[in-house]
Amino acid sequence: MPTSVTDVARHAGVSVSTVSYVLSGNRPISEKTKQRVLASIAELGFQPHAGARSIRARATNIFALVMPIERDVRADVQMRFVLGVLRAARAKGKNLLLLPAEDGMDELARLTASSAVDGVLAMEIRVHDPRVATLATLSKPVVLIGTPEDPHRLAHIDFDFAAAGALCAEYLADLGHQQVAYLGQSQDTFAREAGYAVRARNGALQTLAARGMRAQALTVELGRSGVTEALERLFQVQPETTALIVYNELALPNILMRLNELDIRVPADMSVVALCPEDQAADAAPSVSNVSLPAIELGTLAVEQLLELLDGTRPEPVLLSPTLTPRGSATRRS
Amino acid sequence: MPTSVTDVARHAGVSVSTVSYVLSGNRPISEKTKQRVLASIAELGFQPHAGARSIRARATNIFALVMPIERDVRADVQMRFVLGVLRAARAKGKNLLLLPAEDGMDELARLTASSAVDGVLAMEIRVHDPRVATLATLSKPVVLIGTPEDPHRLAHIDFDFAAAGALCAEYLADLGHQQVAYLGQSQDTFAREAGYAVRARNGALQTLAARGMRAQALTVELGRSGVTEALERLFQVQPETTALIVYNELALPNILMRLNELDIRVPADMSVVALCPEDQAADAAPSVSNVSLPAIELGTLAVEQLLELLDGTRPEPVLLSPTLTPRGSATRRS
DNA sequence: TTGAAAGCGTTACCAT
DNA sequence: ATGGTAACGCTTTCAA
Repeated sequence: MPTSVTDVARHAGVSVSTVSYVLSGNRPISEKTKQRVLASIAELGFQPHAGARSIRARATNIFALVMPIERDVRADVQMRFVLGVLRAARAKGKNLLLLPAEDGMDELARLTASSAVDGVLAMEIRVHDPRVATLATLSKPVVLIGTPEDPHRLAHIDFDFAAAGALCAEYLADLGHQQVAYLGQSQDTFAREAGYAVRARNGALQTLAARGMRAQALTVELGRSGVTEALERLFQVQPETTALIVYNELALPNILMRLNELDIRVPADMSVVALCPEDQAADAAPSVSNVSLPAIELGTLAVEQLLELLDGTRPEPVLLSPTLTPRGSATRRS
Repeated sequence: MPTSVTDVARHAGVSVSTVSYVLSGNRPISEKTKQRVLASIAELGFQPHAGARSIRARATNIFALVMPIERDVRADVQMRFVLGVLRAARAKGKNLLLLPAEDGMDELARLTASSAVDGVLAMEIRVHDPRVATLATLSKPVVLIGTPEDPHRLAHIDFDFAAAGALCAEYLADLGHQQVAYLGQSQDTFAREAGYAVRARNGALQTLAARGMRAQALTVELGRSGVTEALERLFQVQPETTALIVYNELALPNILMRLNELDIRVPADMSVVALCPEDQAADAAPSVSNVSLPAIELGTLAVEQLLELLDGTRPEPVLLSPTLTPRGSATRRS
């Protein structure tokens, strides 16, 4: 029993086309019939049927956001990306359909082919990502949040994780550190070649090598035990380590706690730089100098690119540059 | 240039109705024409237009999830609810449209009135929630995840937060504690009367009183300073406190850390019980006995209720019961 | 300034 | 077992 244009037309004593034109404004309408129609619309609580409209408009104003659900990704961080995309989409009058990637690409293919969504945003892109090839075959525009090795000509944006890793390394090099450890995400994360994990680590290691420093890269597994083990391993292979680069939002607090338990003072005995959200860095004990992840900006950017694609423009890939915020957790090596 | 039934019909040399019936299976079709049609469908990559379909079907298979974005809610925890709903919806073949509540109810009213979604799930319900009255006027079924004082006859499900608070209190009472503190969420959270915050605290305080214990309820603000201040306040007003009930996922790790800094041992000097997700409790240092929040179950339940409503049934409100998992952070008061 | 009618892509009823 | 066609709710062309 939802009301239709026909109902409104009857109620206002005009034709359906008049109602439609009042709504779209695509034709001059005399002030008094316009008012009459608007009154009827209000009285009947009429809203044009979205599906019917989408047939002619060839658009639904809905974007799909494909979100993989990985146990070892901090929900916190992932939520920021979702929020960034959601806010940006809503600001442009678009709605967001959330799709867990576990469903495979099938449902996404259905949604695009059936014109249920106008475009697709995909996050958590891997370096060698089998999904990208599939995404490239969809009948609707796609924007990747992340950079696959072969983008299949898809639009993509990213944070410059390599530069972020390098920035941390440079920062520690400038402070005179000689032996540095890179504490990254879990082995699983590297095994699936999550773009951010691989690139940040490579960026850091390359710069550390270029600056002639000794470096160890370790993975850190979930939970407190993962942290304990990682640090144990570290002090076996490189006991003289004086600085850590940490890119593992789940582990960061536990790493700091463990250092404290081991009576290793930050930054007196150990400098620490992290890749993590601002507030996590600020809230850590002690506060940690960090390169922050611009989740909101990335979301906004992704939506903008998708809109450009829908406009028929071919947007340039964008790489957001990192900035480091010193918070006193790293100090000059005396 | 998406293909339509007409294209398929032409390609297969049959009528449009035949194509439709092949798709729906609502009519016996000879095996050979069926195969021919299916071949054409596959070859053309045809998918029925979702919008057109939604006209006749009077359904889109899309649910809206309204998600308030509060600074002081742990994204982590909120994400679990979203995931719970998302998984449950997908398991039933439904898609999920994510809607930030900041947009007000207007967009939601539009989506429901325009038949863009089949139903609505609303989370983060407050005790006195002005949105509930609006939700009750929508033209599509609604399920509240949370319990307002006046549900306006809307379907609602919830975790029994009062019982959860009470369970923590009973547990500590049985261990012989006499002076207990309840460390809750931020003042803002209580100011807006978030159902979970208010009910858990009341449940705990009532039980503590009934068991003749002294109790202090404190709010804990965001960040490490919030924790420091709260504990300071606590030891001023009730220095002999021997047990804490913590319901503040953001603060829990910092509370444990602060206790450690103050040389207060858990559980020797201070017993701690928390309301928080399982893995956070397990990963804390030390592990914390907790009553866990069944986010996934709640999401599933909410989706089931919405499906029942769409079936025309009037589902019974459900309250999930709490269980406490001892992890050694609380001990008998000697 | 307005109305009638065709057409968008589906489905389902009425035919054959 | 299959085809023609009306109907869903909307927009837009064509006519007046």
